[in-house]
Amino acid sequence: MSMSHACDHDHDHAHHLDSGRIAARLSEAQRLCEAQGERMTAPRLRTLELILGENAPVKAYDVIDRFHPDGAAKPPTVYRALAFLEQMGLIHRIESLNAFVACQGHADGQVVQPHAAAFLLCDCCGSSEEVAVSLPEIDQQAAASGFETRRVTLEARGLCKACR
Amino acid sequence: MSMSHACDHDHDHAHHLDSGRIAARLSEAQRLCEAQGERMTAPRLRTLELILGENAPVKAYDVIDRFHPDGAAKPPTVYRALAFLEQMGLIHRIESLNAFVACQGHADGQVVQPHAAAFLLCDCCGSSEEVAVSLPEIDQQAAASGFETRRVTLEARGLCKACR
DNA sequence: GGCAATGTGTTATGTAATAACATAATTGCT
DNA sequence: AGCAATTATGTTATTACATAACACATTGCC
Repeated sequence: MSMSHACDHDHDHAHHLDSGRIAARLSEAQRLCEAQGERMTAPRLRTLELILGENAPVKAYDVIDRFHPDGAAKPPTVYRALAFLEQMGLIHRIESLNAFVACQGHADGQVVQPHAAAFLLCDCCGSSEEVAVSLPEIDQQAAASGFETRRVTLEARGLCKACR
Repeated sequence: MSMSHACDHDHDHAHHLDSGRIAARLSEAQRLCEAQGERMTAPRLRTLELILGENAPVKAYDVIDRFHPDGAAKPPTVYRALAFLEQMGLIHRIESLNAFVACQGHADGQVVQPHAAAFLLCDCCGSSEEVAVSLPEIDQQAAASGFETRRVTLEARGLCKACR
């Protein structure tokens, strides 16, 4: 956690996942990688584990600091794992926070096509909610300009229900 | 300019503004600030000038390096000016590039309400096109979650017409 | 003039990310 | 199994991005 508090209420609503659910998500991720001929190695798994542990976006250096029980990892180890996990669609980078959050498309047995995800990011408690949206207006404007879209970043900053 | 070229064609289509147009935009910005009881000071004006000089997002340290004819500015000077200009709606921060681009709402006599701007960002030539969009789906999802949106970042990365 | 508010200059530091190169593990081939 | 090619990791160093803190200057207002 690392949020600047502009409020006095507690933030317990920003839950952690319990270890059982984390384990389930990790083995599901493992399976998904193998299905695509990619290797889910130890540092990748550890990085994903640390990100799944929060339901708020996690900073790269928080992962680095917590990576080993007895000391920090080297930055490239973690940045490489983050790049891999993002390519696999297991995590998303939150540009406006320089942080990473687990993709919710893989939670609770959901199966979601590769999607342009949008995020509702609470400035108070730091929580993140992923929502799937289509963007007809952007597609239309892009088409009108002859622009070929490869990927879209869509992040709404504000206050979540619990923090309003 | 600071774009990684994945192509061999030229990028002349990423025009610079001529000095006459820049001057017009600067005095328009000056007027706009005064109308709101804010001061358009020398470092703010210089920062805006350097950003208007490109039609692609400009890095903070590019502004810093070019600030004085004979040497760099100190980072806080420029970062403070950038924060001010963004608050005034004269520039936008592009999160996915860590860069800043002039707001097109003030170009060519346009008068635009404060808007959630979206950007079409070319990965090849670095050019930026600002488009105004409404986001009914996001508004809807936010409302459904009880989320109060304060501001939205919407950035499409891809290839512009000239670079496809 | 004198005070409060706002803006700037300056030093130092904090935070985020990658380059480059050496070593190790895995895969596929014969 | 032996070997080469590929992929991944370890490690050191450096680069890029951004702000804290405090001193000084300028402006607006009474």
